[in-house]
Amino acid sequence: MSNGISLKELAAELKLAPSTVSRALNDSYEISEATKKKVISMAEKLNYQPNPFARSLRENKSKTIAVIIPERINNFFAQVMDGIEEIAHEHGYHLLVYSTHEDVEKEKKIVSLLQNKRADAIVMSVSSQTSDVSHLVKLYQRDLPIIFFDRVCSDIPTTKFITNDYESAYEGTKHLIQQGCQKIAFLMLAKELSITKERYRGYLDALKEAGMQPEPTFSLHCCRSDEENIQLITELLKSENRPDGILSSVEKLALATYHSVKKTKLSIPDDLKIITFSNMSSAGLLSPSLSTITQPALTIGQECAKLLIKKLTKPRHNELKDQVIVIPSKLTIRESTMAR
Amino acid sequence: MSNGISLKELAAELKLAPSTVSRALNDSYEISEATKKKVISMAEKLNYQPNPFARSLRENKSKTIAVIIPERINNFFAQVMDGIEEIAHEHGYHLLVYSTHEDVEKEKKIVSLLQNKRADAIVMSVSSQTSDVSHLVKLYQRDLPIIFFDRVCSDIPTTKFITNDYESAYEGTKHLIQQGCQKIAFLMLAKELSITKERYRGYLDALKEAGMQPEPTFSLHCCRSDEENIQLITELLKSENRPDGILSSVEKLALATYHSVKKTKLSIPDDLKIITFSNMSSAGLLSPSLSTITQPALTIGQECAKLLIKKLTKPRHNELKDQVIVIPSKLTIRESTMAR
DNA sequence: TTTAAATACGAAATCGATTGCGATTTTTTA
DNA sequence: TAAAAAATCGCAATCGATTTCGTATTTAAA
Repeated sequence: MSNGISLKELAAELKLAPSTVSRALNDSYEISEATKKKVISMAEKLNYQPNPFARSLRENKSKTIAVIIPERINNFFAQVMDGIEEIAHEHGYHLLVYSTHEDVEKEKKIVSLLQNKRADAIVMSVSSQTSDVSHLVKLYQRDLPIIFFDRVCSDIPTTKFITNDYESAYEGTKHLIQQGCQKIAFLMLAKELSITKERYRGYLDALKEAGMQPEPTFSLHCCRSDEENIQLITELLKSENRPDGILSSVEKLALATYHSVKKTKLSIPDDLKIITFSNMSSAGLLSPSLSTITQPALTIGQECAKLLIKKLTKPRHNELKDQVIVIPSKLTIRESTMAR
Repeated sequence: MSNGISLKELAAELKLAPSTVSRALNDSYEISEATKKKVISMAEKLNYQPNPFARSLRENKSKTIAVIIPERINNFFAQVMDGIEEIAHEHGYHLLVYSTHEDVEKEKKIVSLLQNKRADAIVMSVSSQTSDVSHLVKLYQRDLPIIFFDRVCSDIPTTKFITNDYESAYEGTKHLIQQGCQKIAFLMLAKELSITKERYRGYLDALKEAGMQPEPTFSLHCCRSDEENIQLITELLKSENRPDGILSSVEKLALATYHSVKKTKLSIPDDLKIITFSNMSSAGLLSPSLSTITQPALTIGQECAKLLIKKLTKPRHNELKDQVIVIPSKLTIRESTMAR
């Protein structure tokens, strides 16, 4: 009894044809209620479990969605995953999860593995290294439904879910200015990333509106390595012309800044104010507590899954339109941006 | 050209039999080098991708491992996942990921979904509500290889990977005592959990060795809700006979404690010292920085995957022995346990 | 009462890759 | 040079569920 029984064996037990049993279990109108009951009862008794691969092979769909994220140890992505999973499970879908670790090569490998339709669709946020998107175009050409979120890929004509990056960055910068900051720096991952572009634009516009000049050294490009980032930020903070405010476009760079500040004689928020995009639940517990722009991660995940499943369920009526859907973030002011 | 071509179509293109093409691609000795080259070259040209479900159906294995964790927004589990994924990908395995959200009912549903061999094996950490394990026994009886980590299930005779829970809790408690704590509390999730049992034992033994009595109100059972936990801990801290030291068996309860402390007039570490099991990278950035017992999460994940893949690759030679493998944690002392 | 239609079910093809076995050709051995 | 052995490759079955088509029985209509 190690491995379950097959449909054929179940049919034999019932002295029925496999086709009949299949139809009975799938509640076909062609089968009488009497036999349906018999079949279902026997199926339960013998704990029959349909083979998912036989079904996938036959129906050419796997009831599986692949999710590709840049990293797992990240509150934002973890929350998005929870949102996706919630909706997916409601509709009987499974989740194949892949992390690129911010590495394009790894991303390419993963994408290549998915070409064989192991998953019915893909939800992804590209790595910070991704600028050439030919590997993603290939997916699109294969007719694999794909949805982007957060770090989107404007070249691929499909639906994207993002937050109001421009406005949030603009508001965050404006807040820093209102709190008295004169020299505001912008911390970013790769500048090719959609989110850094938009957030940078918001940052620049807020500066311009306040009549402030963006200094070149204040646009800091960071990388994957936490150590290097801390080093870079420390240098910036120790430089003669150091900033008195920071808008960090991602959570990890704000944390790196906290580490850097520890290495200097500066103090937050007196010498340096900082606000960051972040979904860290313990932002309020940092020293000092960290002002954040919180993205609607769970909702983003849910919406991605909802749209995708609609598309998978009714392929004709629901195409993935080339559009960007924006779900706004929430500003939470804490100690790190307090005016003295 | 929307969907890829099949083996049969590829064979037709080459004017060969499907069997020959299959063997050529699988590097069979029965095929000449000349045709192998032709086949491989044509396969690349037409971008042939074998159908994974046809293969799974035939070979009765999916090259997929299911991972079940209690929650995703948790540094420990995220790191374990990274470890599992690293090894799994090295061997061409995919990961189906499920989160139970600490809910047994959800856990049962997920486990039930996996009975049909959608995954070749399972790596899991049980939910804090799990006490009855009949749903897991069923998996075992179905011959589905399963490995537990961290929150293990001693009733199931298979391999388990844990950290040295007893010793770490013992050392952590001893450290608190050395720092001058007289009344030490223990924060736990469900008491049925393997990790709380072991960590509690370590806590008790350290107390006993120091000649201290464990007070009943100092063993605090917490739950899933952060709000309720903060409430519970706040009450404890406001009680007449309040503790001056805390050993937290999981990260989230330490964070809840920080929140609770904010609601009282107490201060860490002067009035209350705290150390916790945690894999939070920003533990050093909290106010005050948090002393931690860091589990070897990545290694645990890697070892789980390694063992499982060995078992899947050589089913005869590698049974999953009923044993517990211990990988030690690391104590990191920070401000939260400093003596005045 | 005869015929048409509805009901209930079975036989066999199908999805795509793998593999045991047989057939043919080439090479080796006696 | 004939027989044995090796090298190559094709045919067809197989994995398990679904579905098209067909058939037998029952019911309704004429």
